Amino acid sequence: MRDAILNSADKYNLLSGRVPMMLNRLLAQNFKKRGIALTKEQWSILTILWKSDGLSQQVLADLTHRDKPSTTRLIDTLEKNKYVLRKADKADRRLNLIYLTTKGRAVEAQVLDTVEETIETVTQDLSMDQIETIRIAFDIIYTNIKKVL
Amino acid sequence: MRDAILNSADKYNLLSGRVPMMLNRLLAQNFKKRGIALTKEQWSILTILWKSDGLSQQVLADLTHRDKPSTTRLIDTLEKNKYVLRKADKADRRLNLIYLTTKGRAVEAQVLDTVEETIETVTQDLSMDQIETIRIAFDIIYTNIKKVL
DNA sequence: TCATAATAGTTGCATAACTAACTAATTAAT
DNA sequence: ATTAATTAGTTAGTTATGCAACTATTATGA
Repeated sequence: MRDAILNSADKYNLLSGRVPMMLNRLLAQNFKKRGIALTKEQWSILTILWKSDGLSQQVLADLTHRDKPSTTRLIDTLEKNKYVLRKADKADRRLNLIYLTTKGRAVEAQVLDTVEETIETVTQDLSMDQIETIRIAFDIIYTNIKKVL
Repeated sequence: MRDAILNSADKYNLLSGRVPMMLNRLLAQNFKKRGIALTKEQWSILTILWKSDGLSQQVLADLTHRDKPSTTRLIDTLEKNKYVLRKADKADRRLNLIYLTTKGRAVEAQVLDTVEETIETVTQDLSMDQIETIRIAFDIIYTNIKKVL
């Protein structure tokens, strides 16, 4: 019985999203400190585009594990703030292809720095083994959820 | 250099909140499946009250790591849906003491069951050691963030 | 080919987070 | 004792999530 080592407070901590909520707060604070006007969610979209520009909203939704409406609105905001722009696909007019603007490309280096700094802060006092275990465990948890969702 | 074992995708997975987002979705689905009309956030408040009824909003905000406005609105919703009710403190009229209703007490058992089920699902294929490592690591991460936030 | 199904994206509705600015009540300090 | 500072809670504004229902476009298939 694997619950044996998790008391009710542990279960609460695991499911309540306490740590992710504070992680979000820290990342937001670090972005702000460096004058980066992006949310974690906007960053998650840009991260994809920095590697592969011109994807459709549906593909971005899949890659960031969001539904379509959430993605539509994230891109609304990113477009409003001039980080990306929508171009209708010539071959399939249902598709909006999302392209980085100059501004969208320009923030990459600074964002990566901030992500580094944040990772460094939160993983302080964790051993390499512990980090590696988290990494593996997160993948397993992800797979477990995918199976039933 | 602890970053050495985390490539950029790992950092993304850790900070982006992908797993917590899906965890939230799973818990919401499990609640719904059992006819429990509660969100994870509402549950986090009720969990405190089930152990210690009649706390102030500020105390609930601190215990659930939220700011006051978020807590106000969570309790608005919980009150609207008859899970809790506000009573002004007689001694200090600034305080709203939050009390569970009969309905708020009645859902506890079923919610705990659902939380168990969800934990069971997401920790499948994880060893006791891995779970224990996550538990410890989350505490360390929590402490690290608290220090700088 | 022409009706039906599937796909991409948007809009509406409800919940929730954070910041900033505000009111009301209590405590502290001169 | 009266003013100033602190504390509790609320309201307003912005961003984000999810579900359901909708439009437009493309693909399928009878």
